[in-house]
Amino acid sequence: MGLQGMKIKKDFFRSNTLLVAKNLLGKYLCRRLPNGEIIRERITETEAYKGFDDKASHASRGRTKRTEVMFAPAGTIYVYLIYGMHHCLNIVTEKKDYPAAVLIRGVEGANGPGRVCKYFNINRDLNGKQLGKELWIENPRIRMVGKIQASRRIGVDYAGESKDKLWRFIMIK
DNA sequence: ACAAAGATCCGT
DNA sequence: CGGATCTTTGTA
Repeated sequence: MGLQGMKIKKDFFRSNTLLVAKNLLGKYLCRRLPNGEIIRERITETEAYKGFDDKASHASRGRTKRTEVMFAPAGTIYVYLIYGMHHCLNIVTEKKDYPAAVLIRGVEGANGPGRVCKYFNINRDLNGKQLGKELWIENPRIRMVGKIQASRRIGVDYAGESKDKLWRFIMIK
């Protein structure tokens, strides 16, 4: 019995956000579309948003109606609308009441967080739900041995001393 | 109540 | 490089 089809469990997301962001690379983002069809693509790019002091994180100014979901238990889905047009998909990490999440910035065939959500038909209806039936992560059948490149996060130049953290991870083939 | 800015993308 | 487009947040 191979690993394909094995959904990743919540424990995977409960650990350190940087580890989760790196370890998500090469795994499959899986979606059951409204018409029942299932689509899968390998995750190629992620970003970590972690802690109370991360000025780039939406949660850096505490709990609000919008950021409350970042304080939820690991494995919760955080989707928000950006620039009035594009959706961004995050998976909440670490323990409850600690604000952290991983932004899915790219999969094979869709580069950029907005394009990922468009490709997977993801919108705010999934916000606050758990990974499971509609959206989940699977292990790849064959383990990837690619390299991981760390770099600065995109679009967070406003974030003071947090802007230069190397919390963006890209899988190099 | 209002204004400003945003974890982006597309076309020029 | 600017425009689209609307929600969230801070400020009054």
